Amino acid sequence: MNNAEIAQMLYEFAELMDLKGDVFKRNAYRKAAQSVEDLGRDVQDLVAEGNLDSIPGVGESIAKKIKELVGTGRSTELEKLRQEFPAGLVQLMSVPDVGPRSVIRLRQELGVNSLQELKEAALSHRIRGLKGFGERSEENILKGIALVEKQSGRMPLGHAYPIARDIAEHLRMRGHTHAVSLAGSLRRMRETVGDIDILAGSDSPDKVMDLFVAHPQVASVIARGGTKASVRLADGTQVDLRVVPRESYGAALQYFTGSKEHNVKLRRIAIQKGYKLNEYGVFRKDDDALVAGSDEDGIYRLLGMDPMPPEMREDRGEIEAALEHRLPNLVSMEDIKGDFHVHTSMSDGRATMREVAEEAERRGYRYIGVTDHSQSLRIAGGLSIDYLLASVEEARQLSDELGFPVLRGAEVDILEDGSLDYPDDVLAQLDYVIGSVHSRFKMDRREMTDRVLTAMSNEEMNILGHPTGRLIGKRPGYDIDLDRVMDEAQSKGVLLELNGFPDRLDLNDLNCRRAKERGVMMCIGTDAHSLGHFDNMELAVGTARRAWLEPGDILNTYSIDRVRKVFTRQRTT
DNA sequence: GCCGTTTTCGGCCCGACTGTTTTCAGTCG
Repeated sequence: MNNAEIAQMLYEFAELMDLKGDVFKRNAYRKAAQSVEDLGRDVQDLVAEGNLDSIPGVGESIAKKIKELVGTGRSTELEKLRQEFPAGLVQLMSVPDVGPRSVIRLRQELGVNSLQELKEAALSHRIRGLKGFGERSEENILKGIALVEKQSGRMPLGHAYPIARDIAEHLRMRGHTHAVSLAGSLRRMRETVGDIDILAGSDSPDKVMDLFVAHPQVASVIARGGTKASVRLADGTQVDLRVVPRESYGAALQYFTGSKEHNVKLRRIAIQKGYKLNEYGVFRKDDDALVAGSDEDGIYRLLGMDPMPPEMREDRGEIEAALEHRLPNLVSMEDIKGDFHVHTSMSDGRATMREVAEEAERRGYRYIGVTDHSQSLRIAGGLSIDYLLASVEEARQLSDELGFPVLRGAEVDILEDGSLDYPDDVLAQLDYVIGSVHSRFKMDRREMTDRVLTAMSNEEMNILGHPTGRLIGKRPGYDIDLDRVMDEAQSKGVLLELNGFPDRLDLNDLNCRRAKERGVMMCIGTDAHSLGHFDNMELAVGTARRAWLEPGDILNTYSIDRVRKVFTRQRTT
């Protein structure tokens, strides 16, 4: 059992404590889970050393549970709690505006134990009769359920990606394969994925299948045949593996990557050109001879197209562009020189400014921007003016000492009236300013748009952070006129953020593409709250690629000198 | 359940907002 799995169990404990009505225990379990996640070492080793209490937030009781988990892979205590609170009850808390207290009352007074039962209770107007609930609450609950249902079955890319990579690596390392790749919507970097698809090329498929089902995270085998197997992981994720021989690897990869719409169009083109395309290769119509199939690029070339990155394959014009040899040169991880949205331990991040800077350097960046929360966001440790200004000096000294530019920015709240959460003369002392909305999400469209436009008219604001505020599967974005925001961004030279936090990916692919078409410059921020979150950059770059963004469209590809010039120019025009 | 310049019990980042009330509980970040 690895750290991530142990952390997952501790998070589940935390949710169950919520249902028990004990927020302190919830917090204790959450803190322990976070510590385990962040731990630079293997928890199993600490168990062996008898050193579990060196983990912050882990005391006697949690240590005991971790030992049991590591030793047996199970927790009797957790299983008891699961009996008491069925999974459906935990899911109820994922409905916006429904928290633990409501869940407990809905269960006690209406016998609601699942999403379906909650829906029925709302539709039959049984909720509005409860003390403290009314007509409005009932409507909000129904809206919330619709959102949860829409997302059900699909998980955020950021959740699936590390799991998928781990399994692919597991297959790769043991031999028996000559190639392993992620496929499906995961390979296309869609913001949510329904399941994980993995393709392996091998001449001994049986051995690969054995390896696959033996992966430590596999909880049950759903199906297993000669070339395809499906399993369910402990967390409920379904993973499909397909194994094909070398000569059809490219065709299989193309086919299993999709999208469906892209493939349909591609097959139609193949027919026009006198071929047949399927997952085994491209075949000549006349004599059924295999003419392409071992490598993916060869399939596109044979059909008269430039090979295209998986992220583009949504039938959004990429086939036409490939036929006319005018595919964009998409931004890639190698182009990224820095990150502009990172929280430090001064506010609600977990790493210090120094640790952040060192991590950035280690990852091959050329600079880093740190952006803590502003004073109004007290719960997230928003910085007072004094602290903020002191940290400006700290960033300067750190830059000198490391010989690595650390930009001092801030993620400043856009207040209800559109003003920014620090006075202009304070903002002017920062290297740059991200303005973000963190409150009053339910304003109507005109109010919210005016609020954001007012903020953007402040010359100190360089970047609009997570412009729609949506949380994938949890909360829709606030109601805002993005066309007007983009026009304003273009004319004022304000950058729009592509926030790479797994739940956010905001702006999303389609809106990023709209922004590019309108001549708006984008800026990627991972919104990292710990060093591990630097990995979010891959999700953001994947989203940028889905939006057809090129290096020139993204500030993070610029040198530090050009970045500084952009920020300075914005503030003097 | 954890933790200790408030130290072995009694706190645990807390303020704004919403929808329900007529003074507040629950949710969110």
